[in-house]
Amino acid sequence: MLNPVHLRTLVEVVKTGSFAEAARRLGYTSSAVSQQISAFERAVGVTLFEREAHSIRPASAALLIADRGGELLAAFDGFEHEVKAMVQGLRGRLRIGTFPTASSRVVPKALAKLSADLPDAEILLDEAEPEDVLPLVLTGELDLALVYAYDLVPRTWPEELTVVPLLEESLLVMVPADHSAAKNNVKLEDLKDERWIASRDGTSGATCLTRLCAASGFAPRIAFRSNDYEVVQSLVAAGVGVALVPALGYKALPGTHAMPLRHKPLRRHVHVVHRTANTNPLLRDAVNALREVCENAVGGYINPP
Amino acid sequence: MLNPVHLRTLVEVVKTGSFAEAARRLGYTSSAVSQQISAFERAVGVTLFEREAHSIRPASAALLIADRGGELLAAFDGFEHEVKAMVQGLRGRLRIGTFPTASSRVVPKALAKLSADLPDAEILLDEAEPEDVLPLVLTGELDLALVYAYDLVPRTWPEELTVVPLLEESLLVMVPADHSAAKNNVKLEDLKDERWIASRDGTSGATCLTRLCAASGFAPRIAFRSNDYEVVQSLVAAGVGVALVPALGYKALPGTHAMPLRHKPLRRHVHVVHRTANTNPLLRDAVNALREVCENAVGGYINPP
DNA sequence: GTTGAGCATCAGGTCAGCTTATGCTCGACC
DNA sequence: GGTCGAGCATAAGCTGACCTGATGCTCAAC
Repeated sequence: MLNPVHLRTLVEVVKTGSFAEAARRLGYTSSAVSQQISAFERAVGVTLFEREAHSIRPASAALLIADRGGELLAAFDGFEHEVKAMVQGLRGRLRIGTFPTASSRVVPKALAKLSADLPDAEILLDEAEPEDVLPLVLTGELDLALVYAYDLVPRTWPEELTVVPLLEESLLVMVPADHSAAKNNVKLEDLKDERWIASRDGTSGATCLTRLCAASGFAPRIAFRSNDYEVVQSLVAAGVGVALVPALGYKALPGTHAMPLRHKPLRRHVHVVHRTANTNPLLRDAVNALREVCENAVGGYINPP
Repeated sequence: MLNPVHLRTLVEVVKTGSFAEAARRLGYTSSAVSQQISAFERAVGVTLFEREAHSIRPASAALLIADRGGELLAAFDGFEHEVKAMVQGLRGRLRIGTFPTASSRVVPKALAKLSADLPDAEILLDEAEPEDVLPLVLTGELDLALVYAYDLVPRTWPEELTVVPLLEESLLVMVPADHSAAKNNVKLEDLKDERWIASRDGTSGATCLTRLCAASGFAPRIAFRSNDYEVVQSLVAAGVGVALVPALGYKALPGTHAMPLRHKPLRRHVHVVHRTANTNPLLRDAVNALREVCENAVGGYINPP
């Protein structure tokens, strides 16, 4: 194999027209350059520079070699930069914020995929409600967050964020299995006297429930609040009350019955958000992994069971 | 710079899926391959293969690097072959300088032959008078030049040049067809009152005319100057004056009459010159082609028509 | 349990290639 | 025309990269 180091020196010699100058630019002594060029000439079997006491004259072969060789070396340099960039992408750190429901269903699969592809990437996961997580994305403490938004409680996104829709999910009404409303064409008004198990106050899940009931002419009696849908469903199973549960959180606990609302097909949307200006190279991969996992969930829809 | 030898080994390892097999194919010991891969990993700062006792598993980074790297190495191999071919003289670049008359008569045939023999050679042609072309040969900007010299205006060649005679040509006197001197035994004195069309001032063609006329006891009245003998002859045909034209430039335009000088058979010599030290392998082929073409012109003589 | 294949690691030797020193040539400049 | 400096070549010596060979580990196959 032609020695690429020698080739680089040759290109520099042709460019500068002098062994000494090439040596200065490349950090060699002129002796080294002289030896390298001699070695290269020996390798190709042709005199590439005619030497005079004070100067050299490149033969046409040298010009041709320098020409093509220069391109090649540039390509090689480019490759090296690519590799460097890639390595930085592979070993970077990505901080993800996510709401609890997503972290048990969507996120694990996506992270598994991500860390299989990028075994050296460091991925940190924080769990919190969108209201808490978004400020962290804005301040840069998180690179990326999964957030949800209810149809009835639309969010406004700060302009500096990129928002990528991941999936839509139905909202299910859950009642105890022995409840009289455990049939599929339930109307919300039928449940106006029930006690409700809702999300924590201030979450958009709770707001959604309030607005929904308001539209049907009543205010729900909130018996208990939890942001953990497993807890919510256990309470339903225990007969404490009824609840509105997004499909992602649905667990099919014995003693519960889930059904869509008859006349108001309600939806919750899940998005990934990140600052548009964030240049973390892992970002793209993470978003792609999330989208891929979610698309496998029936084209981005999670439907009632 | 990433070590290309290591890169080649990496590509082979990815291809074969094994250090040991790559080592066998590349003529190394497996120890060497192991060390090379370790060094490469150290260089890029990432683990490229997960090691198990009996096997390796390439990380995705290794696959990416091997992919692009393979292309690069292939390009480099291609380059090496190009260089080899060029060195053998199949390829390469030859820069030729020639005076206008030669470039329309002698050179095309020789170049046709040359490029038939060496279809990949790149041949560059520059047209200029010997006075301009010789310095370019000396500085190495041209590999080879065709020059002419008049008997009456001999040239001295710099010592570092090799000069190969190509052909000799007669000088013809051209007069308008209806001129009283349009007979074959004209003497120069008969034309001393004519107006002359000469080559540009400073060319040896012009000097030759001056000296020739001086030998016959007069100074020519120069009506017009051009280095393009086609233009010169058109002017003669138009009755502007008479001219001295080398046989190579003779065009037999209607309205002109050409004849040799009766008592002074004048000649112009055409040579190829190149620096003796020039090692361009195409040089020899080019000179041979030129000689061959010129010898076919009646043993190196171009005679009056 | 034994064997063999694959990989890592260590020690040792070789060689490419660098620097340093020296010499030559030639242009520039007094 | 002598001196000086810059550019190139060459010799000598040293260093570091890298290969081989030896050794050891692990695991699969028999």
